[in-house]
Amino acid sequence: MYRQIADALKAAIDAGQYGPGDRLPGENPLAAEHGVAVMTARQALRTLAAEGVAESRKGAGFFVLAPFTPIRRRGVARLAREQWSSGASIFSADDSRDLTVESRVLGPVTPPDEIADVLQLDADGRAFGRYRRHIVEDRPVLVSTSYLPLALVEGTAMAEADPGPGGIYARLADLGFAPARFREEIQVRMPSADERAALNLSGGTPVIKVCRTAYTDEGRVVEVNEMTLDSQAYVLEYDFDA
Amino acid sequence: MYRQIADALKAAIDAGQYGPGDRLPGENPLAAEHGVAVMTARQALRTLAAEGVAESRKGAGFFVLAPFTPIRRRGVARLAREQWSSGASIFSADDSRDLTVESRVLGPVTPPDEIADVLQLDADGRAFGRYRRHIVEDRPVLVSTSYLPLALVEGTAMAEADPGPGGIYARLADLGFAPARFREEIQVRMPSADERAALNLSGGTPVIKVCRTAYTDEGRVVEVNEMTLDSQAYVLEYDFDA
DNA sequence: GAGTGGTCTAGACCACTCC
DNA sequence: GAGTGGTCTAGACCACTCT
Repeated sequence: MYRQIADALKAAIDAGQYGPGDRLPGENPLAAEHGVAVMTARQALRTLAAEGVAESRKGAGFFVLAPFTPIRRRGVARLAREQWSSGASIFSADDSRDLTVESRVLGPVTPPDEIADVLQLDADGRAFGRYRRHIVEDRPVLVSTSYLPLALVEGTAMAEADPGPGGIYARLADLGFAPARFREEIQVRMPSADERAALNLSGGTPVIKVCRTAYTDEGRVVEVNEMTLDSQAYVLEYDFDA
Repeated sequence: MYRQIADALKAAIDAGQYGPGDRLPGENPLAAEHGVAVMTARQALRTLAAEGVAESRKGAGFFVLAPFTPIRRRGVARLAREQWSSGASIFSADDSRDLTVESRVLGPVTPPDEIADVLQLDADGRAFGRYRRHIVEDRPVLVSTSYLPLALVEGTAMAEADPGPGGIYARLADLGFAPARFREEIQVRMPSADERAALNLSGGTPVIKVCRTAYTDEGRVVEVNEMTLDSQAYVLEYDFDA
């Protein structure tokens, strides 16, 4: 029964009867219209939210979500040496759409244990942190925290709000610590409450966790970047040779 | 209120009071114990299922799920030429655990449009299909459908149930169509009903869709493999140079 | 046959949003 | 102030599982 109502609403949306941002009928009208209990109408609306078709706003109603063309994130090409050594940002390889990056310097922080291990931190266990938030078409699509060895960063442009053309990797290269190899680890799960808030996620949208480690030629770890992506907003692409 | 009950159950599970496979208290006992309505106790159990802590079995109850160490899928290394040219299976690079692969030859099939485009199929739009299902510790973790150009496959070992040591890629190499480059595209979403059944997924577990395209040196597409992964069962790893 | 989860009914209160 | 979703109550029937 609730599936029928949900499907009927979905069909109406696909038919253009409700456009992006439009409010769907509330529980009471829906229940009356279909001759069911309010709780049943609720479940239909909730189902649409879980499927990512609509979102609920407390005290306001259920609203049709705008379709979003996923960002194609070219995992290998975006991190090629030519990309950052030419002064371009990494993200500019991803998508032709405008991207806003909010960047906030955290300064010395204590990273999670797994990351502290990879970074080979000394006794005090602190690293230089930077928080970023990517926004495309007014939609937050990624948040990340980047960790670098404190000793490498202090007193350099990397500690500035804007590290300059080519970003952190170009600055590392200036100091003789150019990243030569990367490892990206991808995991998927449902978001925590914090992540749901930071990415403005609604309903049953999973997040993609990407953890990137940057190594120099000699195998020294110079950065660990832990990213949280809105899974609906991204297609990850990796190109490589056999 | 339902959060409190859910958290209490979660704590009891973490404390070892309920082990993997154990049945949790039903709605009625739970409601009585906490002095709430049955519907509220239900919501608590449902929350645990959505979080992937427990699963519901119709007519039987809610059961604690076994923790599962994710498979580390080494995206680049597993597809290296040395891997398949040495006669090893691709999967053997992933994990030390035993992996069962069910393989079923589908024969000539009509692939989805996107895949037909990539494969550059001729007028009839048919390709050689093979279905696979990966099982680790009795748990299905991946299903896939692989498509190859019909002309390349017919009358060769690739059309057999067992294509021999090194698998399809080794056979393609025998014929002078060795894969030289790969592209993997990753997307994440909630599973369809079919996918939920095939992977025995419970509650709010997302799936990872990996679509791999294999190219020869000359850029000819020789395989498209569309995979569906249980997101809780995998960590995807990609290593590459700057 | 007893117990279970899946679904449905018919109410209710609250905090919140919008007008 | 009216309407909304979030949550809760107190019942009910059904198909299913397990013993």
